[in-house]
Amino acid sequence: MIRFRVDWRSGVPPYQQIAQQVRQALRMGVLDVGDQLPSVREVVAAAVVNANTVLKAYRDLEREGLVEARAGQGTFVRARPPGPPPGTHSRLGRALASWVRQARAAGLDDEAIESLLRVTLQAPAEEDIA
Amino acid sequence: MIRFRVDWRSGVPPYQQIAQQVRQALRMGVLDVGDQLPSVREVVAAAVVNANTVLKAYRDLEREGLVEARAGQGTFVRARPPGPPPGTHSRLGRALASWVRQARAAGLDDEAIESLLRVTLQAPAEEDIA
Amino acid sequence: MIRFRVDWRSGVPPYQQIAQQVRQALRMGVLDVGDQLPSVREVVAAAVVNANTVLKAYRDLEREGLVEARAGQGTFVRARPPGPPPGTHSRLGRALASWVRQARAAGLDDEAIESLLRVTLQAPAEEDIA
Amino acid sequence: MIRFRVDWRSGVPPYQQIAQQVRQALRMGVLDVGDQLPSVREVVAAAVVNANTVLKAYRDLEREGLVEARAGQGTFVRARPPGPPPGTHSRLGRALASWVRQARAAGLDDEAIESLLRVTLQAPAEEDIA
DNA sequence: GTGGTCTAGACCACC
DNA sequence: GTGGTCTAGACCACG
Repeated sequence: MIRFRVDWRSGVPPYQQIAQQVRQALRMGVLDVGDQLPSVREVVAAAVVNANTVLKAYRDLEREGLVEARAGQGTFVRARPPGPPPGTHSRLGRALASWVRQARAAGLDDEAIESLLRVTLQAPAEEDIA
Repeated sequence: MIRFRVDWRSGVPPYQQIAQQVRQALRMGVLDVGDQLPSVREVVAAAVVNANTVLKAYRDLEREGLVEARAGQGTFVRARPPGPPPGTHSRLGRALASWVRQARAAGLDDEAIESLLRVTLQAPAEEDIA
Repeated sequence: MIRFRVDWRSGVPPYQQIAQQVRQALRMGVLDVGDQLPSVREVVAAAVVNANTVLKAYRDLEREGLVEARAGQGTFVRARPPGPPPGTHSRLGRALASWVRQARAAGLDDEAIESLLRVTLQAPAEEDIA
Repeated sequence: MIRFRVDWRSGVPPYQQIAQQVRQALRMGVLDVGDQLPSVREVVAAAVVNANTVLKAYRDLEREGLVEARAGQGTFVRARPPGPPPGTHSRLGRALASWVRQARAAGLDDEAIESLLRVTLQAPAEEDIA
């Protein structure tokens, strides 16, 4: 069963973090169509978030068509988000894990690693800021 | 001169984004001790943020000891954050850029890529967050 | 419940005055670990300051590790500042109060008294300031 | 010759600190009627302040009638501020110095000592806040 | 011109 | 209700 993690220092709203983690689980194949999401109560017990926060995350996922709430039963996965199949993510994930090991060995902490990715992502595309 | 980018969709407070970008510039060697940061007013003109937002970012950096504001003169870099030297970051950055190219070619968008990194980073350490 | 006083003539920024008063209350034992600080809105109602001013004071205290803000609940004391226990401050406070009475009887106003302390404090250490 | 000290972390405007120190020197008898204040240039050389800052302090003292600027010659003490004679300040200063030694021996730093005085000063008079 | 502070008011996330 | 963030604009101290 998927377990959520909330990083309170990141500034990112917890409900977005939870929704994000569901999407990622779908992309990775950890969750698949038909699977049941943990109940709000379970999440509240496991993570340190409020019930409303979990509800908001699930409602967002429902609006995107990824999950479906069945009254009295729970919330279930309805579709996978667009994008490559889980196998692709796994393969790329292994390559990335290898790079992460090197970065950590060189002394980079998580913040530095995430910063480096952010810079790398926006490096080639020099237009969209809004 | 460093130029800031604010991603309004990310949910991360703009002042944290700005501070983060200064830290990263220091890690990458784009900024070094003694360098002057763009004045608050220059940042306001270039990016679409309010003066107080920039001030807040600079204040945070000052409390961390990374920069120093000299009244009437500007804000200057005082020290580099702990961690490996710029060269290390550059080398790792090139390897990461190569991986990012593969991921994009495989159909992953930026959100999927960032999610994958987040999962990878927290994979080995399975403790709590609180 | 602690009540804040802001001296607008002193030139000291109100947010620093508020933070100072919390620190002093901690040193004196008026506030202790676990206690709740007045909510930002309560302070705004009682004193004549703006919400952001209070927030700034609380933020500074939070960065020092003295207090902790819990979203939706309030701000709570997390630790006592380093230094002698409250009893020591009380004892010294009584001796100081006695001296203050003498000084006032001799015709010194508060400004003269504070000036005298400042001179006394920096008397033995005659180095620079920077 | 009087030497000025500016505490940049206190938040009190430097020009006020300088004026304050002149007033205190007058109360203590370190400066007396007819004495010459250090020239702006000398102060700028000795302390780390700007000439305009010193000028502003001297102008304030002139408005109060304490000093007098003589064109081409310098700034001279014109009168002593109201209050008890220097001898009284010296006597009280010695008693205060003794108390300060005790406070420091007990582990109080300067910030704690100043805070304690501020609390003591405003303790009996519970009215004037603005 | 520089940075810094304060006010006023709006909006958000969370409980 | 709580704290947190952002904006807008004014004012101050300093160089």
